[in-house]
Amino acid sequence: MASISVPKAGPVASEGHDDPRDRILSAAGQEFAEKGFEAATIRDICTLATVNVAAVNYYFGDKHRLYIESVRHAHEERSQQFPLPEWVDGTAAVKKLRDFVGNMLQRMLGFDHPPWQVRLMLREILHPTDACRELVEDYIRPHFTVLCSILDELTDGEMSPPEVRRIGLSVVGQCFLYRAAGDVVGMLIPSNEIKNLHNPVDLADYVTSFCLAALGKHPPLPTEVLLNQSLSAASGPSDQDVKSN
Amino acid sequence: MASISVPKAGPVASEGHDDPRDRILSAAGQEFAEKGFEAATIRDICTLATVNVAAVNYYFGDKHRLYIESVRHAHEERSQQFPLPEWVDGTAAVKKLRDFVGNMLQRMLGFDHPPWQVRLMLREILHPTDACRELVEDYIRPHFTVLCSILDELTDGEMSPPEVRRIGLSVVGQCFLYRAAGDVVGMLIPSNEIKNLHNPVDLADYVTSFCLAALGKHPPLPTEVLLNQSLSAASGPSDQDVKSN
DNA sequence: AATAGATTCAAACAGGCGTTTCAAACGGTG
DNA sequence: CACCGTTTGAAACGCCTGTTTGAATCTATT
Repeated sequence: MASISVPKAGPVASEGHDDPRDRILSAAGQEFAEKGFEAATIRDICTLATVNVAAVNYYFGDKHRLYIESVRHAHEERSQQFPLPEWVDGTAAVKKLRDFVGNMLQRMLGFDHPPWQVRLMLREILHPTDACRELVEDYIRPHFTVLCSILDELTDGEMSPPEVRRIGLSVVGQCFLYRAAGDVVGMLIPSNEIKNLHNPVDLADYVTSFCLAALGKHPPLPTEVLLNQSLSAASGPSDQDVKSN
Repeated sequence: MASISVPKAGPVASEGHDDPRDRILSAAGQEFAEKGFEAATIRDICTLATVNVAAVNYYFGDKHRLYIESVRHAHEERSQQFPLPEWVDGTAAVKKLRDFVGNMLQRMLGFDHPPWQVRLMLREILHPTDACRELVEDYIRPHFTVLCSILDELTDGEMSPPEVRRIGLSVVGQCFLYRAAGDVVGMLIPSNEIKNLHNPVDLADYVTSFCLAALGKHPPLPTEVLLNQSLSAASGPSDQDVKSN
């Protein structure tokens, strides 16, 4: 009686970018990213997607399955937007590390303000639900494995895999703080200092140098990158990187 | 008509540890920490506190003011439980750094599983609401300032304050990852490795060494602490720190 | 004991939530 | 055009939420 062959997971056409299913997925991602699973309402999502409330039930069954799908949608989109860097054979491990960190920071912090895909994934990392395992296996672990292999290459196998993983977490942690606790960091650090020292590009240089110095592959920190940049940052707002204000 | 001198912020007796106001505050903290502001319900909180639903309105006015108060309550309690270390004059900066990191990790990760106070504060850090500014000024900034002064002392003033702050964020970030993204870390790292390398005590040694090595105040990393511990960690679960299971 | 205020309680309120219903509109096929 | 499965639409269904009510109970002072 009730089972009249509902499409559930795959309606007739789902290729176009403006079909209702995609619109719902995108709207749901934004709302879930902004407000979280509980606070986001199906009515708001459907208003944003300009579809009827019944459409969610029609295409996804219920709110929970819509959430799962929107997390998957988010990390698939983000993987395409920022694929892992690929290096030609013989690329120095130091350069690989710098590239990797730069890529990770741009993926986390974004050029402009962070897209909803990243914020939705962050929510899932901080308070995991059913969608988390897939996110880890398909998105996070591959990236982390690449980082560890770079670090292994960098130290010529001097460290055991567990030690390499711990170094890897140190690298990730330094970047992760800015994404997860960015608002608090913004309260702790003067705003002009944020622009000068804590932007994606300079951060990538700094985190890489910090890690290399700790591994003894570089001079200790208060030289190089740090000193150069401090010249423009130590005496108030620098005009070097600021547009015009 | 409606204003018949309601107690709002201070009932007759609020010193005892088992008066209703404190019970509500404690129950609310646990529920908010577990489920977040939206998903936690006043009915559940009152059931846990063994008071009537009307008590929240009577003592706190509404749900939002209860939340604000419970965040304040949480960070005040946590400040008393883990006060900043105090050092006698002449204590080596290296020891101060190790003490500070150890203190921070114990406060973040806890001896046993993390108390609700920390998880509630973490929620506020990740998705700030009105309660965040007070949390930052009264709890986070004082700790961060101490860390920066230690790092400044450690480097004999070679670095500008902005640079010191950036190093400070690197130290905090490495610890913060385990608290904020602990579940994901647990999925990335084998569980026996977690016990051996990623427990509060060993992590404090490691993060301190990592930072000191980066600053050139220590030999590079793959020596010292790391090598010693890897001997017991490289060949399966070590019995050194495990009780009996 | 009587009184007055502070505190508790069960019950109800209006509103918003996720979900369902069922009829109308659509769009290709015979 | 008539047909039929697919998709949309407005309205409604329970249910649960935060909040309020007004009477009952407690507590301490007179």
